[in-house]
This record gives sequence, structure tokens and C-alpha cells, in this order.
Amino acid sequence: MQTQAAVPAAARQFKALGHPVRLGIAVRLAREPETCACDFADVFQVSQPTVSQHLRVLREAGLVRTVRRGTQICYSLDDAAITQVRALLETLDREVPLGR
Amino acid sequence: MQTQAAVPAAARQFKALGHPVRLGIAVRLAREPETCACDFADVFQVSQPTVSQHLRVLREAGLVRTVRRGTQICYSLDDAAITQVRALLETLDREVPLGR
DNA sequence: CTCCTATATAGGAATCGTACGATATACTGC
DNA sequence: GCAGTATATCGTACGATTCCTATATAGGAG
Repeated sequence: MQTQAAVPAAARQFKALGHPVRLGIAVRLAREPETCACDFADVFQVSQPTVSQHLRVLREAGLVRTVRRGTQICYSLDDAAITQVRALLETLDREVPLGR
Repeated sequence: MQTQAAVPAAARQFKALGHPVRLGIAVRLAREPETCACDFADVFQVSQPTVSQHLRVLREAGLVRTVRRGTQICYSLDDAAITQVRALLETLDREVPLGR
């Protein structure tokens, strides 16, 4: 039973996803892994430092990984972390299906 | 494809779950539906008004429903909302399983 | 109506989050 | 080395969040 001790860590992850720009970044990374940081500023209409800061929040929550590719840095979702968040959310749900 | 427009609404829900007390309340409500508000103050070691405020955040995010039962007010998770959050999270996950 | 319990709201203090412009760091290519 | 591009960090302003105490509101019992 993870349910008790996992709460603070999971709360940090939910918090990280709790901003439209960061959730938007996550959604985009799901569709297009290894997206480089520079692409987000245009898409979300915020400055480069703001993007960088949001990426840092996601990184510190363990939700994304990075790979340097020459001068640019490419971000991807950390599948293990996403699965973990999903797992907690499933414990909240009594309408279990949705399995796709 | 909900993915685009659903982001701001979902971000609000993630944000609501992004606090240890509120996530803790949600976890507890999953195990014990119709828990009355007064029970939470003891469990989470915060004052009654603080609990009330956290419950308000959850309510305004659409994550919980309330039922008045005499002088006390009982909270339950809104299963539809939880399922919705889960759905968005599944679009982030490539390791689909976990279906229980 | 009065008293008691349960919950919500108001007000305020401390802290955190979010955005920006300016600047620093890191890599590439010459 | 220097110049250019890509990211990160610094500094800072402003608004939001979180928690408390004090107070208001709502319902039940007498």
C-alpha cells in the first residue's frame, strides 16, 4: 500500500502539472518526444527564461528527462514517473475502466 | 482529440491535487466516501478553517461533491472528474498498461 | 428564542509562484 | 582565440497561496 507515504511526492508532481504551460509542455512531449527547449517559447507565447523555469519545475518533479544534442537540450517525458502518477490517480477512482 | 482544449481545465484540477493536504483528503475520500469535514482537521493537523479552505479548492475544481447530513457536511470524490483527470494523464503515458 | 455543534468566511502575515529583462554559461564552427 | 546560437540563472516586481485567529452563518435540540 503506497497510498500513505507516496502522497507528498505525488503532490509535488501534481503541482508541477498544475500550470497550463507546464501541462501543455507535457502533452506536447507525449506526442513529440525529444522536443528541444527552444520550440516551447513560440508555442506558449512566453519568454525563453520563463520556459526554462517551467522546464526546471518539471525536471525537479522528476517528470522529464533531458538529452543534450549539440547546442540544444531535448526534453522527453519520464515514462516511469508518469506511470507512477497514474497509479496514484487510479487508487482514487472507483470507475476503474478506461484501460484503452 | 480533447488534448488541446482540455489543458487549462485539467491544469486547474492538477493544481488542486498539488498540495499534500488536499491530495491526502482525496486519498482518504477514495477509501471512505461521505467523510464529514470535521474529521479532516485531526487527521492532517491543521485548523478547521484551513481544512475548510482546502475543501473549497477541491470543490471549485469540481473534484468533490457535498451532501448535508444534519449539521455536518459530508464530502465524496466526484468520480466523473477523477476519471477525466485520469484520461488526460493516460494520453501522456506510453506504457499503457496498469489497468488493474 | 437560546445554546451547542459544524462549517464557512473575513482579514492579515508570511511565503511561494510567475513573469520579465539582463546576464551568465555551454557548445559549435570558424 | 572570437562570434553565434541555445539554455540557464539572477534579480525583481507583483500577484497568489497558505495558514492562522476571530467572527459569521446554519442546523438541531431543548
